[in-house]
Amino acid sequence: MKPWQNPSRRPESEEETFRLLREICRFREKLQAARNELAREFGLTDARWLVLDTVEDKARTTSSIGRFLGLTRQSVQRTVRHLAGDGFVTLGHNPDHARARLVTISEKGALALGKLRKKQADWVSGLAGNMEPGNIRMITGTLRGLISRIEKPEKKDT
Amino acid sequence: MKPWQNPSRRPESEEETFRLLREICRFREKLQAARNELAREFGLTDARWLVLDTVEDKARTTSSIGRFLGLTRQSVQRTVRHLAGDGFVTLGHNPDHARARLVTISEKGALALGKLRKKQADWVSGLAGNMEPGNIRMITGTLRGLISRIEKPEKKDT
DNA sequence: TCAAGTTTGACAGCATACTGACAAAATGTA
DNA sequence: TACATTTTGTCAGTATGCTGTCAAACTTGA
Repeated sequence: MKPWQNPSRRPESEEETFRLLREICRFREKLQAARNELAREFGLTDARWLVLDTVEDKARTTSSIGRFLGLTRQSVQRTVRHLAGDGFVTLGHNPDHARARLVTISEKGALALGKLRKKQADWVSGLAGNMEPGNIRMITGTLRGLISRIEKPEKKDT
Repeated sequence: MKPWQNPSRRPESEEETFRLLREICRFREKLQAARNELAREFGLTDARWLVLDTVEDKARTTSSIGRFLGLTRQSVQRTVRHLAGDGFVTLGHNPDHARARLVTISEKGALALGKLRKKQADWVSGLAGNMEPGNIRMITGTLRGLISRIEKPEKKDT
């Protein structure tokens, strides 16, 4: 029996929730693979693309990027090192903090990001297809509700 | 601008799809963290739990587990080594293949799995809460449709 | 039967997430 | 001002996914 399957007689909604969890796991994997594939021709990966995208509008410190993306600053740090090593970003001086350098997008980074964004937009439009915006919005809202329950187990009836 | 945001004027459904993708990523992260937390007291992790669960009903080879879970056999191999090292599974002789040993759940593994399953069932029932089974089923179906489009970009109108 | 192709396990390396620990820098407070 | 706390960068180690490669074992077909 799989972890998303119903181990015993339970409310139907619970069994359906197991199935949904499985589907979300599969979705995430496919999405990451697809984004890696989209980014490959520019010498980027899913994670690096995400970081690059985060510093496009304004330069940020590693910690700030981490907070924004919901990652640890240590994880972001390595990604930033890679991006800097490949010339997609530069590490500028931060007047507010001697050690916390500002990650700034470079011309090369901005160029790649622009092309990549167009490419992703086309890709997403293929996904969106003929789906109802309202339907997608409803699903998004439901997932948000489930996430908040995962994070705060005590609030089961929010 | 974030990767899930709409970079330009696009059909509304596309923008909503961006938002959904972001939510799914967040969901997956939280789910994995929650399952790791659930499994910790038994000395297991999300990935090891998944593999253990896969071999509960019948012994399988590493490759077979990988195919079942949608992972590479190399990834599963390391997980199986960990499980075997901790005594959750044993590696038995396979009459059909001299090298491909059968991963068999041990008594210790079965015991931990049983308790873990109960624990997860309670956890999921908290998540399921007062949601409509039909609603969850619809969402699951929609995600499946999106996954199949991700996997087969040529079929945009299926 | 025997050669060619496929499957499998195993090893190595990469990417990316996490945690823990330490020191430097910034901030808050008595 | 001076000390305590928080934030930050950095290094180290762990977990888990991937790909590539090789040889052994199995399968298939002439």
